[in-house]
Amino acid sequence: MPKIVDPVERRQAVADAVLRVAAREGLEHASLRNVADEAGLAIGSVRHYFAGSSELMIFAMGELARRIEARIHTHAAALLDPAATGDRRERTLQLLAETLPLDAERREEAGVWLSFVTAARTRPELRGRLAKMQAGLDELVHRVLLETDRAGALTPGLDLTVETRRLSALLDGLTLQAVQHPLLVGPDELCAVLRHHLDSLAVARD
Amino acid sequence: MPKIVDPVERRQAVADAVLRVAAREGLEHASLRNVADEAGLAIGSVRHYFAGSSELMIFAMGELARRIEARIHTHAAALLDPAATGDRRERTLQLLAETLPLDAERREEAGVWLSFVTAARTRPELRGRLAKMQAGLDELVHRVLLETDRAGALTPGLDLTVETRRLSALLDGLTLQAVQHPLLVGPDELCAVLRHHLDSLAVARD
DNA sequence: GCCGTTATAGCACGGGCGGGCTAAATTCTT
DNA sequence: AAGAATTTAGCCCGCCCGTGCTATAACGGC
Repeated sequence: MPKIVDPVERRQAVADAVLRVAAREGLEHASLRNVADEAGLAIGSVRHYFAGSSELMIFAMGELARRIEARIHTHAAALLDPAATGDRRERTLQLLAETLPLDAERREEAGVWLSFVTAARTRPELRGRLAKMQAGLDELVHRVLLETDRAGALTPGLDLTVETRRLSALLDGLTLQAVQHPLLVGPDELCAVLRHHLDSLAVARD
Repeated sequence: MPKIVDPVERRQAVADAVLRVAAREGLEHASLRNVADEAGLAIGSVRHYFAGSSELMIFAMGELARRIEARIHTHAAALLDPAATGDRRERTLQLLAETLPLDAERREEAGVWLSFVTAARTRPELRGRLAKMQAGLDELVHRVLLETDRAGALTPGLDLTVETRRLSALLDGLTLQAVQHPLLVGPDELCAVLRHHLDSLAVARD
């Protein structure tokens, strides 16, 4: 048998190269040639693991989504599930803040993700993963609100469907603005707006 | 002297073709050739009015921005300036709702605009117009909140800086989600979320 | 040591791209 | 009628693209 290479690992390495090129030069420059160069491979090698550029893009998008979801769900598990220590309000804030681009690395990730979102508008093959991502985020937000409500920390009588959409859209919008104008909309302001929004949903605690 | 052609009009017609191609096939397909075809011109003609593709893109982006701003400011003048008729709350809602993609046409516009936003991440020459657009929207939101406050219709003690960012981000996020999932996030839900947000800022009335 | 399998490498083709450049058509002024 | 200015048209070059395809290299089982 041949050279020992873990094909899964290789595919991830190539997808990584896609994301690096997309972050640095834009998704439109993530061609097979550029990606192969970035990964230190020949173009033929890349094509050995991916049938074509379309499959590569779908996979790379999936990898990015997986990475983002993994980071969030790690915090979700740590902060949401156990009857953990610390202020519930503070924990909720930290969990949702994890979806925001609070540092340069996550801002880059968000920028590349936005590229995929934009590309999906005219490339149906990307829409599946996109919908899954958005559904996951919506569900997370919904669960957070539900939990908060169950703990009696939410203003009574709120329509959770509307509140979920509102909070989810707020997170998306903050992310979009932070990607567009990192200097104008910095981490502090992102957190302040999110904190203020959560406060506005909470029952008064004096 | 030569054939009589209004160069301003021509440039707008070509920019229009750019926007149509971008809406239909994505900004990456808005090449000089495709745009010339779409406009019913030869490639040489297009290049007579624009020095290169970069200039064309900047101009097209500017045209789109101008169009969006014009629509909003028309409503802004009609709904904000005069001590007009009708419920103040309702007028405010309608003004801000004008920034949302409530129908297919505006959804397309927003999608193309999102393409430019994404492109600007790796093309500095587009950032100028982008920043201007965002600043204009922020200022509009700020002014609306100021006016509402001046009329005494706002919960006292609000931090208008934070509220401006929050509302502006909410509008951006709603737009983004409506572009991504037009079926899931329809016009009714957009309006409902916006109305609810404005209500949450208002003093109780009854 | 040999072979089959798999990884790596990359040539070659057709096509789209931006842009330098030339040439023709058009139309107002003289 | 002649000529100058402007618009329209598009050839041609070099570059990058994806992909079909072939050739070589690496390595484990026999």
